[in-house]
Amino acid sequence: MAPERISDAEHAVMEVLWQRAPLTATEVAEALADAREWSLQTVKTLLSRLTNKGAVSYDQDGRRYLYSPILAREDYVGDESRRLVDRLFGGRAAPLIAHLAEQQKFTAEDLAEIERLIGELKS
Amino acid sequence: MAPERISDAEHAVMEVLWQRAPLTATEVAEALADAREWSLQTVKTLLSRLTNKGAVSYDQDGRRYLYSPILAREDYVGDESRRLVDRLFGGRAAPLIAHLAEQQKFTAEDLAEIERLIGELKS
DNA sequence: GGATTACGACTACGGGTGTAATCGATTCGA
DNA sequence: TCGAATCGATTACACCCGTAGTCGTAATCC
Repeated sequence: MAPERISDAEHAVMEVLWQRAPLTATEVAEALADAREWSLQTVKTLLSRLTNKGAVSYDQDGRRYLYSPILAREDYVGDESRRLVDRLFGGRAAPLIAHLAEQQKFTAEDLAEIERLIGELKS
Repeated sequence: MAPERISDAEHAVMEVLWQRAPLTATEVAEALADAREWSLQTVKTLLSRLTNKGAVSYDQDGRRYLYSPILAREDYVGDESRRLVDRLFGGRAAPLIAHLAEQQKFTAEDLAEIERLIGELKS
């Protein structure tokens, strides 16, 4: 099966679960309250869709569910990053970095860290 | 106005126009024939939607339109890249690079190019 | 123990998207 | 000249997405 895509709103829910799990639907909604103005029902719908997509699972706790992520954040981030690099930069990462660089996205620490990374990769 | 998002399929059409423009709908469809199995009508629909979104314009040439991009590729690529960095890496690019480094091995040339870029930025 | 609350399941609904078919007008080919 | 091809415009339609409301049921409060 092609891995089902996770929408933007669903992703926000995943971020909560990646940070702390298992959680009830209500707890997820509370964690999101600052960032998004969603009703509890909306969060429950998103959790249900994520469950159908196989991205989260739940354990029953009495009458409630305790949700946990199945999809690992690294896998998700990796897939999304690769998608972007493939779509926009012909699969090569260097042009992406060049592009980010031009937009002055890098702080001095960023530059230092990237240099360190490059050094590691070369050895 | 919030800049209208461009969908995946629409983006494929934009890539054609960014490469060569102006083009008729038929020419765009021909250019896409290798990559996607779209009917001519599908391409025309996408061109029409892109026009409505303000991403492409056309000049009338007799009974046909000659389409050209309005949205610049750099702007699109910049927006999409920033979106990803914001959503997945808290707005910082270094972690993205670290991630790319871990999973899709950079070639020696990539490393050299990145190093060169970093050098430029530091000076 | 009856009313309220809280849960997950199901339903809803407008807008976007992928993927066209159809329509009305025009032009082109024979 | 008249049917065929072609153009953009309009319409279609199923599925996804954002954003809930409602329903049936089970627990809880008084």
